[in-house]
Amino acid sequence: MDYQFKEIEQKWQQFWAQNQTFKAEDKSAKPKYYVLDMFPYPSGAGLHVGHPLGYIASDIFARYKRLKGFNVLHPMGYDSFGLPAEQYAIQTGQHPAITTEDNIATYRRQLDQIGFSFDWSREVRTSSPDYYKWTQWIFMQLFNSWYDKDADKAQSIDKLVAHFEANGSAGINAVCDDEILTFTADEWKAFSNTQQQEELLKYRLTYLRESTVNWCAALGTVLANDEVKDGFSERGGFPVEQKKMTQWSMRITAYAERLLQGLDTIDWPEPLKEMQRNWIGKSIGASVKFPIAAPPKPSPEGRALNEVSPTGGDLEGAIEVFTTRVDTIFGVTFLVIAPEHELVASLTTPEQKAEIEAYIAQTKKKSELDRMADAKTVSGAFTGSYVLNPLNGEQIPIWIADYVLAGYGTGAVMAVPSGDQRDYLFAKHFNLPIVPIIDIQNIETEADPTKEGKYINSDFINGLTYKEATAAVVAKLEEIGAGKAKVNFRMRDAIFGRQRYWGEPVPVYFKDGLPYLIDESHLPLLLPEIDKYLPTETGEPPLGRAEDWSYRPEGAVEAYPYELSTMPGWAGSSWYWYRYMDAHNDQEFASKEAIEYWKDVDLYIGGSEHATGHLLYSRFWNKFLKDLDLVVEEEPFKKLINQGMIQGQSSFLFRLQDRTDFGNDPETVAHYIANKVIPNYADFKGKPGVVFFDYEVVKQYGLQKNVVELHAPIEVVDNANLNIQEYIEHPIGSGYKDPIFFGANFVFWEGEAFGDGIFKVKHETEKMSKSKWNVVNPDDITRPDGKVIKGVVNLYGADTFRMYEMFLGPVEQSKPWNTNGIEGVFKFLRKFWRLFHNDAWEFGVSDAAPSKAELKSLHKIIKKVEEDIERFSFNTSVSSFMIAVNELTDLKCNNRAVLQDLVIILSPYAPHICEELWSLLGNAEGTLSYAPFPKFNAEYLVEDEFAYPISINGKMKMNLSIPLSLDVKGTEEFVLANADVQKYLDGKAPKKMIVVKGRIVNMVV
RNA sequence: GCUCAGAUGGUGGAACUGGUAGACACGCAGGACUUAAAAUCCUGUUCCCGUAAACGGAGUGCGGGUUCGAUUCCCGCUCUGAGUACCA
Repeated sequence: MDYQFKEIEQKWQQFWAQNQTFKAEDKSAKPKYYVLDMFPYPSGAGLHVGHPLGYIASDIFARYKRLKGFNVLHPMGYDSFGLPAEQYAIQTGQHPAITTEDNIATYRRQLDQIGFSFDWSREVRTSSPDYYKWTQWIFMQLFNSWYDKDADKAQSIDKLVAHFEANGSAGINAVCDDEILTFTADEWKAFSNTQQQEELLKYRLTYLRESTVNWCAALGTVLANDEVKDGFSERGGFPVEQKKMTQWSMRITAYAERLLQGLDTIDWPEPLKEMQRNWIGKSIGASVKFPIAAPPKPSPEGRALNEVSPTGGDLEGAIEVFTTRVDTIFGVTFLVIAPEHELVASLTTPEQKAEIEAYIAQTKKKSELDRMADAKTVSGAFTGSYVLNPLNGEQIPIWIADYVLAGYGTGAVMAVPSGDQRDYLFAKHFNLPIVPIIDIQNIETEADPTKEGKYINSDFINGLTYKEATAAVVAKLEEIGAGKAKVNFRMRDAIFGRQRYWGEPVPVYFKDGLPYLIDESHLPLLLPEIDKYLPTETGEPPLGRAEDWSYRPEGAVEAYPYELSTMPGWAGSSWYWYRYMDAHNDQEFASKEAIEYWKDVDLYIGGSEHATGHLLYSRFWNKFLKDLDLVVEEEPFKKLINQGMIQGQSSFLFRLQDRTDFGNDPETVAHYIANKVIPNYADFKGKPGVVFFDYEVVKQYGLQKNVVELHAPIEVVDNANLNIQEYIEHPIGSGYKDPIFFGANFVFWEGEAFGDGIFKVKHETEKMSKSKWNVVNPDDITRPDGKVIKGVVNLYGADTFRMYEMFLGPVEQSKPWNTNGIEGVFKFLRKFWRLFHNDAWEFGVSDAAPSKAELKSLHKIIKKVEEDIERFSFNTSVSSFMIAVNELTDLKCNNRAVLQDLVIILSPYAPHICEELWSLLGNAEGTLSYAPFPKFNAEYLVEDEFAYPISINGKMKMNLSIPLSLDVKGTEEFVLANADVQKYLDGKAPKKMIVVKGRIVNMVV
């Protein structure tokens, strides 16, 4: 029979499922190997062709490890809480649990089609109560813990309470809030319970903190950063404002140092580790307080000394800065604070008020991108006030500038123009003094950040070296209470709350405004049913709609309200790899025995976009669980491989930036265009609406700065043309339906279309993602107009799809999706199938002894595939398989011994066809997955001759077969004796001769 | 701006430790089989000159360098992609 992939693949997928072929053993004499994939969010768009890239790679590796005799754990599950299901629920009223269930069914069907060797008996879903019970349980452990810096680990909060009772706050060295109280044991005991709880909250590893969110009043909801475009919601184009909110936070900063150190112990791609290092952002330096000089001097000129003594300044009202170069403190000639700094208003003198306000207004308009592009132009404004250098009382002017960010450190910088190029340019531009502070410093044309040489103009550190000076300055600052050595981390505590419905409820209730945990026996705290998935009228999160959403603690008369926010997406994924070890345990998140056996993940494959999110949070929770002796390893993922992204083709259309008042300014370009392209523009004048332009118009009128780029879904775009009717019927476009949809080349007004309707989108290659609306699925899709587009799995089968995704290139490399070469992979599998069949497609193999040439081909591929898999170079082994099959076809090989080994080697890549051939060869069904991987024998590859490339001056001229038995000398003689070589040499002896045995011969003439 | 990664035929890519650049595929061109098409098979395919072929020259983003020999190592530059919180 010809190669019938459909029947074969269906047959074996059923067989594997029925026989639980890939179920991992919990107790085994075999060594364990844990291969993990980043589990997907089951989005409504289905599994796209990018997802399987990593899954195929890990599946090949898992199957290979089974053949190599390991007990392999290779599970899969779903990160099933998340925004899209909720968004869909808001639009349709459909419960997210139902949508999620449907989506999971789709994903499962799609995953099964590709023939993965997952152990489905261990499937997890983060949105299932059996699972999120334990997410809530871990949250409770975090709530009940504090970070003890002396022990360098998390400790039980009971221990802290015991300490407070015995010794008060003295002797506690903890990671905690800034404003903690100092108290004695008696004072502690005298606190009310509420006061005690309030104080403890400042130490807990999860705690309440105020933070800002993107609030969109028109949509009545909080938006994620990527749902906001230039201050407006992407969906609908409504204004978005920043709103303060009290939220749960995780004290991940307590683990900053350990998260940093741990990177040196794990086998991860270096760029990924670098990203985490940068995110953690450790810098060693000092914090320095610059006292604010009492009466501001009218003129900023000169370096006059204030009458106030160095230590006499008001340190309470000081500006604190962090610096990594405290040794340069005598070179400070001005201070720069962020325009958003809280002291700006009070520091601004009446004379400077206008200038400062103008500058702040100018800064607010700038987007972050503009600020970056402007890095070369210096800007800033003088507040009119001064601080004093705490070491010599020198007066230092305070400036504001947008290159200082309020969010980082203290939002203030001490400027040393002689040592820092940015400060240097600033000083030059505003004519501020530049003072050299090191004898060898050259500051003629630019700043010199050297640490070599001796200090000058620097008071008591004159003549010292960098190391001595730093120590001396820090000592002095500490002595006068104006500063101290400090390690600064860039990383902030992670926000752990969402004003959403579809997430884990936080197992907390509030009494007297303070949070308390519910009793552990009441876990899981189930997500309540609500009528609508929107916030309440008063702006409370959706859970505020739930009836009786309150908790009555044991013995209490009154019921108290539950927390209304839910946990963020990363909660469930921060520990899921442990649940796979013991997925059905209802007593613990995983049993001690299971964790002892499986320990950690040996190989983790996933995208680098999770570098600073999931991968950092997971390491944090793992370290916390380790501190509590709940798990055994400090790091959860020993080896990690980044799969590259399969990119998609995105389409864009352009919306005029301002939604409501385009009709009010007749001078704007947009107005002009609208007038030109919309024939009856006067009718629309003054009405609220949205103006869209197509790419041609944007280019033609140079509107790039006036418009916002928006994604158009791939299914409503044909070539580069947007189908406008489909777009406004599409969920993403529905926000524009009412009341008017304007286009550059057409108008939609009161449901009617005007104009020719041609709307060109702009194409770009981008990450494939639902939010970019450019998703391509592996299976069939039905377009809105009913047309069915056949997917690759349907057309060529899973084995071809698996091999093709690998054949595209190195796994870690990103590439846009196309099916240009898939034909070749399919032909290869058919050719492979034919090795086992005669011209009439009848199965038949010979039992004769294999020839030398056949064995050579076989052992070449055994060696190559082993090497390739071990270094995750899957694309090159696909090529090698093609070469092997081409060779064996040329040899007319149908030898059982050779072909059976080849079946085993190929099976991790193309498991279905190999299972079929394996059973046709007479083996027991299903035994292929655990067959022994063929042993490589180097003897079959031994050659006695090698065709040396003969080069002259490094240029290859000819090939010459030379016996490998000859030594270097003998090879030289052999070459020189050759008549063709002599022709090239023109009878002369070469000046020099290089012979690398088995490689090359090169002659210099 | 900063950090990281990358740049090889018409296309995806190979060349693993400095040793025959372009493996393996796609595409394209020509041919065989066929009434025809599909499928399959065969041949060719980096560019330039010549052109029947042998042969010659150039060539791994650009400019230098080290070396008998560089896609690979070093210096400088250009461009592309990813991340980003001007990290003080």
